Amino acid sequence: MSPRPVLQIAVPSPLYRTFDYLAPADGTGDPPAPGVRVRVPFGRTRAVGVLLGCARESRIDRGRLRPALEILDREPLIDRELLELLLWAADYYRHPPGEVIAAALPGALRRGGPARAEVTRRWTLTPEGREVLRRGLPRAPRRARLLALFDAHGPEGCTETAIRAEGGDWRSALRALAAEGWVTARTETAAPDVCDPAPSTAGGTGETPDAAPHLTPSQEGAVQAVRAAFGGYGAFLLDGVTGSGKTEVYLRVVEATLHAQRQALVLVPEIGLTPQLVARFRRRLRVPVAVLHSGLSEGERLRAWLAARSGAARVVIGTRSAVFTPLAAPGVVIVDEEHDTSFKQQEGFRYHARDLAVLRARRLRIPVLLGSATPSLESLHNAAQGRYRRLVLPERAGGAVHPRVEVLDLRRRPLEEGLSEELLRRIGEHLEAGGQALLFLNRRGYAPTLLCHDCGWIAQCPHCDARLTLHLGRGHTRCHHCGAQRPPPRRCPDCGGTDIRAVGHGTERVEAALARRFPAAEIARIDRDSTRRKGAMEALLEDARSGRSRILVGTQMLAKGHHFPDVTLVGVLDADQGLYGVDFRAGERMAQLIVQVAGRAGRADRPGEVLVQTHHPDHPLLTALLRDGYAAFAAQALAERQAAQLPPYSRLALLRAESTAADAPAAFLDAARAEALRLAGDAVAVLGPVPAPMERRAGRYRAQLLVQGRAPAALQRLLEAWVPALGNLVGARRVRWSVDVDPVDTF
DNA sequence: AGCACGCCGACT
DNA sequence: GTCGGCGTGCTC
Repeated sequence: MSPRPVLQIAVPSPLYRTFDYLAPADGTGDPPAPGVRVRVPFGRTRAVGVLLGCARESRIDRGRLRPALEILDREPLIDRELLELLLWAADYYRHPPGEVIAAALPGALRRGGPARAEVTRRWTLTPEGREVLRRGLPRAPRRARLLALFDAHGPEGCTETAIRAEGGDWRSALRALAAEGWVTARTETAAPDVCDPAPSTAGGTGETPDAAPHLTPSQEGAVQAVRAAFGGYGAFLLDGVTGSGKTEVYLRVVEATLHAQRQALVLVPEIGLTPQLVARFRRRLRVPVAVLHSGLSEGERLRAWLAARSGAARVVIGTRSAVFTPLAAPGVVIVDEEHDTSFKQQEGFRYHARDLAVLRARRLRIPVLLGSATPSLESLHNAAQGRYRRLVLPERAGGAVHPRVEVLDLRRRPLEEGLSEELLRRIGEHLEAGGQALLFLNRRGYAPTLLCHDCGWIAQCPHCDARLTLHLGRGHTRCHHCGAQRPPPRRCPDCGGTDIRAVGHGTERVEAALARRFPAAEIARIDRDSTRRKGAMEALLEDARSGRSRILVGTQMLAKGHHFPDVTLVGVLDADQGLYGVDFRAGERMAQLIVQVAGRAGRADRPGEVLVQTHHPDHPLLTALLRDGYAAFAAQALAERQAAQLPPYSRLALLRAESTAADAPAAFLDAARAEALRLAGDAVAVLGPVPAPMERRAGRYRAQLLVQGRAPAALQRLLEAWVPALGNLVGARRVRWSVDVDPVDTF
């Protein structure tokens, strides 16, 4: 008899290794396949891990191996391709493999639950039940109500959710009816609300499918280029201004994928996954679409995940984590708004979903399409290097005209609450002409600073190195970094003076100023504060779209994704915010935001106008952007990155540390620096440690160490040895630390 | 991360 | 005399 095989298992734990177990005692002979879940004893507790492989021997003494408790799946939940991608990502982003694999599973499966979609029961009347009903309702009121309810639902059946809405103790009544043989249940494996083949049968209630519009020549070219790559790997950067019809290209590519009997995986930014987008896909494609995002309940998430895995869902649309969805027959991967930073996970397992999407497509040998009106510098660089093929959609679909962009030099001009007279005049003109005006300011609240005019005291957050923002509407001051709130001071705590002034402008203050200037115009303010209440966002957007509100004031929430057909004027109130930011990507962000918000103007048949207020009209990046467009800006920004040897011309990893003790982060990072230099010598550059730009946040002191690899491989080699050693360094236990590979924010 | 072991302060 | 504070160590 051969010895029991050794199971190599990824157990969810913060440890950078896998664990070996003996096959369960009641093993049936055949060794289980990689990708099945295994329940194991782990320390003093139990855990659900995923099998990575089987071996004859272990590096651990056989006597020390514990037997696994139970194999939970007959078939692998995660196929070989996905398992390899996950292990690659665990390695690349330096995150424990057990946690990485666990993160790819829906919560219900992570805890060891069955890999079956929770069944939906649908109750219908039997012929006997209909006969009973025909003769009159039974006397028992609850039974009578149920019979009537099922009758009303007809042959489609009534779900238990609908029964529950009737209230009361319906279970026993239902049991009695079933025992009489008057009702019967049939089960369904996927819930229709998650994975809905929009009803298409003759006489069905579904709306007519959307007709496919005519493609412009460049759209046609883009679709053909991707289609020509079907059956193999190919990476495409779809570079098209707002309104140029990128979504239509996606739809055609997905249609072609469906036609080839394959599935499409579509990744969108968090803010981009709107019910409207999903509805558009469903209306056009008429196939089951599974949707995956953070707002799903556990059951919904499981059903969508299983539908993708089984192939029942032909299209999977999801945010960041959907890149790990198992697919039965993958055919294409699409990443919309590929520049969006929400694709980078900012805590824990800090992967970049766009980068992993490209990698996954390459391993699957299928095309990947990255789309944006403002591509990331990384992707433009990849295109320039020939790694991606660039597909440009130059014109706006439907013949809409490009908006005219104009710079408003603010220097030495009087300002009315942050608004120049010129901008106010133009707003008036556009309102008069029946247009809407959209004003963008990336700062919420009334004013970012409260200042004592007598002594110069400034209201500071007690927990952060930050000023408190005045929120007039809510009658308090708040720290935007830790959430601390307090009433606004009536007197200066330093000098007792009462002349406390609000300095600077947020959306709330701009809204108030506009209301004074244009008393007849309805104003919608759209920022995190005004949309906190459930449904408030939809209501405000609806007011904006319907034309009820004439002026829209908002933060970046307003800049992304939403379409306002009647906006003819877009004002960027402060373009300078990103110009001298602490992060090397601040300029790129600002440019993307300005272009995205400018794209809200002049859709359909009205020409739009964009006014950009700045105190630095001669800033080279800003002039490049406003005079020559995003491509010119990007070329210049890339040249600067190259000169400074910043990404994409080098690779970065950031080690962050924080502690309530002021000296602990720097002490730990000093040790980490020494260790890095010992391991890598001068194959990498180690910068810092330096305090974080905001050193104290929520009562914690923060510092960071930047490691720059001249070549990606050199950085990876260092991280491989360095990260596992960090936990044992002196001072490691005094701080919370984390490593961020390819950080999108260097603070 | 959990979870337990272990050695020092305020309570029934 | 105990309950419990969080420092330290371990997980095949």
